[in-house]
Amino acid sequence: MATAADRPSRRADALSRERVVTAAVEILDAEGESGLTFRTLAKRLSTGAGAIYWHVQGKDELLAAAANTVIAVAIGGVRTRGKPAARLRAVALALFDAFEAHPWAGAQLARDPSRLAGARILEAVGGTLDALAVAPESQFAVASALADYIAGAAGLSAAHAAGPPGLDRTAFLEAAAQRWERLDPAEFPFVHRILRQVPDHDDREQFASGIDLILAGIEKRNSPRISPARPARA
Amino acid sequence: MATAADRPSRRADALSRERVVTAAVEILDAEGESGLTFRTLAKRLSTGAGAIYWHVQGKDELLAAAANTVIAVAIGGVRTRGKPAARLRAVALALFDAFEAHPWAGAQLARDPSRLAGARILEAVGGTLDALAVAPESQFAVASALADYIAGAAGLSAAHAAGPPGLDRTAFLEAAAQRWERLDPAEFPFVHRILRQVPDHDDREQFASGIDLILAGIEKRNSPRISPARPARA
DNA sequence: ATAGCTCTGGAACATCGTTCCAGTCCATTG
DNA sequence: CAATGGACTGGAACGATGTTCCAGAGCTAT
Repeated sequence: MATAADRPSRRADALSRERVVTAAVEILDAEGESGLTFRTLAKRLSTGAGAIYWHVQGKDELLAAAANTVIAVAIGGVRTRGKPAARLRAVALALFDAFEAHPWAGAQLARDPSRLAGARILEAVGGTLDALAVAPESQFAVASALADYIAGAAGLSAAHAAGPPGLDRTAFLEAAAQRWERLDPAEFPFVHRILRQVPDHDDREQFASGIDLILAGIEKRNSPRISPARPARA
Repeated sequence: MATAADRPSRRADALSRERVVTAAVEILDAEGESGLTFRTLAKRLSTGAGAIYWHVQGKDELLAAAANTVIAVAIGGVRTRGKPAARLRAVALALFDAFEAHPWAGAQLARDPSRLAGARILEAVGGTLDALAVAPESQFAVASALADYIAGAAGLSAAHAAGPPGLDRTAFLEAAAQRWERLDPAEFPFVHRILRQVPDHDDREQFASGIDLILAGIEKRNSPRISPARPARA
């Protein structure tokens, strides 16, 4: 029942759940999702597969723990000072940067039944809503919308980085644009229209503008009665 | 080089890429993502694995094609009449319903390097932006925000349905709430605060309210100069 | 010293995606 | 009509993976 850390540990380099997860994150970052194997992990930790299973239930739990770790680190590094809107932006951008540094984590979001990582995102964005004057009964819906948006950006950008990482960024964007270029213009007129903006657009900036869009929606909902005919204050 | 459909086909029940993908969708819906195997697929089609590889490159392409199919069907069924905002809502809800009916497709969004399914979503939401009076230079950003939101909702709700489907809905929601109940209240105060709203909330309605939030942001951006101190018209 | 745990390492197993190939079917050619 | 060749099929076989199993090592408490 008890796992590690009950006792002082037997060797200096003793295995622990934390060391296993850390090694998994390192492999995922270096080799991509397909590079993480119980054999490669065992070799890196100089042990066997059975030893790993003592600290971790299985691969699903290992992936969930790895994603949870990088997300917790990203959120933990956010400054909690500044204006409410700036705080929300900082949280969102920290998550964006984390998912860009660890693309496998974005794909993992859609596969974690425990939803611990999802809860962290919800908590991080939800914690800023009081300061943004969002009514308590709306906070669940607004926080979910923000979390969904962030998770979606993470997931779709994870699709970019399939296979081993390290691909050149501009080269990749060109490849993506070429793939969409081949789509039938009659069936995908909008995609073709925006295609010329793809190569030189800034993912991060565009992501931030999406947050601003939702923020604008929040503000509008907060003061829905402002109309040109009847200004406040009177 | 040429695949099927070059010739009349040799048997009445001849294999084809379409039949393979259709069978894959049926298995995915019935057994979940782990139920789709080249062996189960071959058995269902009364053939061998090699025959399937003649029509499909591999499992990745098969999953991408399956997701692309259900998304295309969902978007194709949307009525294109009505007010602009209602059209966008209809597109979004059609996608939401599709991802709820085929949870594996939501998880697939984050793993498809071709991004065909992602292009379909972008096209569907982008096609409504002209009518919503979104400036052409903003349409790429706004469409991406909407696509990210929809994909995120799809992905996070896909995490619900891990394993074989058919689970009772209320039973599942209770289980999810219980899992979050165990989180440390000091670390997850917001999650605990909204926990009581989880059991009897409507996923679909909450998703739609997120679309409305983004719509409100679009409207506000369309008329940004309305302020209490300086009403328009003068 | 002995017993009984926590924890380790690696062999072994079932299953998966994929490759390979002998063979079947059919339209075309001579 | 016989022969040829490409389209397509079915299943055996291969390598890799997640997981299980177990014999034993190390350490603590009796």
